[in-house]
Amino acid sequence: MGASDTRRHIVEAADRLFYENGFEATSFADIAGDVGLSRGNFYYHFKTKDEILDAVIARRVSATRAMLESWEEAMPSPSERIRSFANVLVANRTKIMAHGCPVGTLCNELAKLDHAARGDAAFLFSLFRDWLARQFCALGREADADALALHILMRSQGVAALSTAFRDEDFIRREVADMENWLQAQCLPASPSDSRKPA
Amino acid sequence: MGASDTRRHIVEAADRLFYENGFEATSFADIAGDVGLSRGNFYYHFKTKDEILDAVIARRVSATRAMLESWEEAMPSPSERIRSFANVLVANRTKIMAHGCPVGTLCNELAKLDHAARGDAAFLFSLFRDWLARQFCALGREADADALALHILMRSQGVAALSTAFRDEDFIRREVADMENWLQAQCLPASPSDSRKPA
DNA sequence: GTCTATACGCAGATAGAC
DNA sequence: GTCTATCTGCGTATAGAC
Repeated sequence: MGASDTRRHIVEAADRLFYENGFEATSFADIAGDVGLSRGNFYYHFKTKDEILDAVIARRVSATRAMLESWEEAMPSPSERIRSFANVLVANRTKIMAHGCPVGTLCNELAKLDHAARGDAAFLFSLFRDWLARQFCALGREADADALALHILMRSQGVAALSTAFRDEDFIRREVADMENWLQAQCLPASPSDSRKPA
Repeated sequence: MGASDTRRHIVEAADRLFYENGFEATSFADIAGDVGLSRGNFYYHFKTKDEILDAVIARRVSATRAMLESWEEAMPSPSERIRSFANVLVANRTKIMAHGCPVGTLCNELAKLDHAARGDAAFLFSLFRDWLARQFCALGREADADALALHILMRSQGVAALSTAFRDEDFIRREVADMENWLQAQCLPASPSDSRKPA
């Protein structure tokens, strides 16, 4: 097994442990133990904990881009693609109820630590935001595409946060269904008194 | 200054530091230094870090109850009270953009740490949930009061989470305005095709 | 590239003087 | 009630043998 394989294993383990237990609570020993490496050898691959964090974020950026692209390829309809986004909450409900949203919780933790990588983590949100905005543009909502994207992204974060607190699967399904209803209303021609879209 | 004053100062400092920097990232030395105590004396008041956490959560429970009661006393209209809840996001926008929602971020951190006080922190959410549900009951929505309460609580969490990532004040104001519009729609008699409320 | 051994600081926690 | 001194363990990080 070459060095690049070992490095990849380290980043995969760190990614999972940062998500499940948090960045700060995860030690070098935890990651090394998970991969089956000695702590000493660990430093051959990564000099500091921040370097691992950067690698984990880069990995998540790649994975997110790949996921968003696969949805675009698999589905011709923008509203269907946005529904895929919302339904990630249902698909990943067990992990979300246990550890929250990987992006949101990392951003929160790095904000509190006032960590240099705070902006890099927030960039993960931008990937979703821009992708969602493009889907709303394709639905003919060029004027408020970004606001609509932020709105549904906000909802997914809210659902994830409360899921972790109450661990209520029904709540997730109900709110995702409500997001789908909201989405459908966005596809209809807006009436002047409609309060369903964000201003 | 008596022991109970010192204890109160410790809990106040810990409350602020847990919020701003996180529970795990805050050390005994940080709290002691903030209060102006030696670490040794600190242990006269609290034996373990978990004891301080319990005291901080108890303090937050009291403060939350007092705030919710003051809203009920100050405002006769339930919808006005719920608007007060939503507008906390605007009033506290600076702190929220820096450190997130005190309740949501604590619940997330304790969930990742698999901490014993996880449920106690989630109880803070229950205070808001039950209070909001009572307001919706007063608005004549007995049948789905709890779902409506969870829905607006979910929105406030989503806004807080994205605020911390993007630090966008306009986003907060826009989403709070949208919450107020949604709330107003809840007060009207529901039409059969209305998709604005959670199912 | 992987290991063992180790440095160093800070964390939580305790003992005992005043 | 407050202090200083100290213990123990674990955190990140390094040096150097194999």
